Parts: sequence; structure tokens; C-alpha cells
Amino acid sequence: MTTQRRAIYEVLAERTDHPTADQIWEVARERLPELSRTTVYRVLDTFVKLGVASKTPNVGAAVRFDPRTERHHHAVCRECDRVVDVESTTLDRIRIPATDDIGFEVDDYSVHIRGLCAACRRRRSRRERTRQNKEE
Amino acid sequence: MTTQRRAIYEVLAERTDHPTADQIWEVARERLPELSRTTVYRVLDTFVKLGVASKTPNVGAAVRFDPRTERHHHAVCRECDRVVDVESTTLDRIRIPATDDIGFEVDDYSVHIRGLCAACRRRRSRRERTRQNKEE
DNA sequence: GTCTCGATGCAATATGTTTGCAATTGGGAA
DNA sequence: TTCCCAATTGCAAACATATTGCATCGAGAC
Repeated sequence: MTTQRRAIYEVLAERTDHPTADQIWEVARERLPELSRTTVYRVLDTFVKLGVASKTPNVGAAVRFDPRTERHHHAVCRECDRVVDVESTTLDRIRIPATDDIGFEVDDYSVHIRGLCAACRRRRSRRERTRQNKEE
Repeated sequence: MTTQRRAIYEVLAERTDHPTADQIWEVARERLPELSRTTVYRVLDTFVKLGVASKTPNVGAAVRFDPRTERHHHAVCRECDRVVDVESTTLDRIRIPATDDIGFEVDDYSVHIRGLCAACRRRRSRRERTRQNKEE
């Protein structure tokens, strides 16, 4: 348990927005200016192996990390790609059907929801109101 | 509808293993040697915008593409990162709970299953048998 | 304190993606 | 059919993300 690992873990734990390795580096560097990018990548990998953090599936270029390792679900905005955690005991209790036909042994699962986040919905309604005003 | 687009679409449509842009390029190039990597990236983006293909969430470095745009689910192997399509009317019928609390408007969803694929299970049992033989 | 091995920093490299720009081309208009 | 133009393409360079080799450092065992 080194100084760097502590700093990186703190930054990750404070956030719920599933930051990338580089985003974590940017913030952790403020506290530990010597911290290298390489170390952040390596330490995050270590965290994942230790089960302290998890990599979260995403459709962008960079891999994102999540301080939560228990089952939870994600809603991804189609406009801004923001990722929001979704808590739902209903979703936690889905029965995964037999995947024996493909010989797959299930560890866990999560539900990925796609749609439009609150901020982008507001932005859209604003645009629509503006258009209506012009047409009048 | 250009020659390049047709070739790229054909390659994508023939595969069920969610190739990356570069993997598609490798194969498409055999038929169309002049085809540039840039074009593949651009055309795939276009396909996604047109709804002809979809980007599939993944935890690796590169974005993966899928010729299927209807609702379907994925099982990802924790050993080899292989992605297998999962067909299940049960999973297709999940009721997504109200996400009104977070103001999220739901378009669609999919279930991501993590576990061990058939090939890696076989590999594992083989290893275990070998160990038992040694202990005897 | 000091020894040791794993962790770190740095620089170089690999991999994945995007952009600017000039050249080309598909497909409608004449 | 031929001409034209906007859209598409190829190339090279830039950018973004991730990994590796190697010399050095430092946390924890003794």
C-alpha cells in the first residue's frame, strides 16, 4: 500500500462518473505532482485484479473504471455519453436464462440502458421551444 | 452507396464476433486493396448514424461493431474477452423500472453477462485434470 | 539500520482514432 | 450520354490511449 495507490484509490472512490485512467491521473496529480501516467494505468489494473475496482463496459475509446464492484446497472446517454448508475432491486433479481446451449458459465450480469439523460433532455426541450418561437 | 461501403458492410455482416474497425479493415482489404483505414473508421461511423450497424459496449481498448441493431444481449468471457450473442425472449421482455428519479428517458437496453466461455471452461478442466494426475 | 523485492518514473513504443486537405467518383441534371 | 458537384475517399500527420523496458526508489521484514 504505497502513497500513490492511496491517492489513486481516493480519487476513484470520490467519483461516481466512471472516470478514465487519464481523468484520474489529472486529479490525483494535483495532490501528488510526481505521479506518473504509467503508474495510474498499472495501479488501476492492479485494483481490478484485486477486486477493489472494476472496468466498466463503454462504447467510447477509453476504458472507464468504477469504484463499485457489486452488481449495479448503467444508463448511458446517447447524446453526451454520460454514464449514470442505476439502482434497482428489480434488475438485480433478473433470472439469467440457461446459457447452456452455448456452454457459457455465468458469473454475473448487468443491464445497460441507452437513452437521453436529464441534462440533454432539458437541452432538447429548450431547442424545441426556440424553434416554435421562430415559427410564430 | 460506394464500392468501399459495400465491401465494408459485407465484411461486417458476415461476422458475428463483433470485430473492431481494424479487424474489418484487414479483411476488407483483401477484396479492395486500395481501401484505407481512415475510410473504414468513417464508414463505420456513418453506418452507426444510419442505424445499419451499432457500436457495442466493451471493456477492451478498441470499439467494436455489430451488424445487428435489434435488441440482443451479450455474454463476455472473463478469460479471453470473447463476445457471444445471447438470444432470449425472457431477457428481451425485462421491464425497465422507472428511471424518472434520475430523469432518464429510456430508448433501449441490453443485458451484459460476464462469465467463462465454453472454450475457456474446457481449458480449465484440462488444467485441473493435469494437476490431479500430478498429485496422485 | 539495512536488505530485498515489488512499485514507480521516464522514455520509447505500440495501438486505436481523428483531422485537414487534395484528388476522385457516384449519380442526378441537362 | 456527358457534365458537374457535393459527398466520399486516400494519405499523412496529429492526437489519444495503452503498454513495455529498464534504472531507481521505498515500504515493510528482519
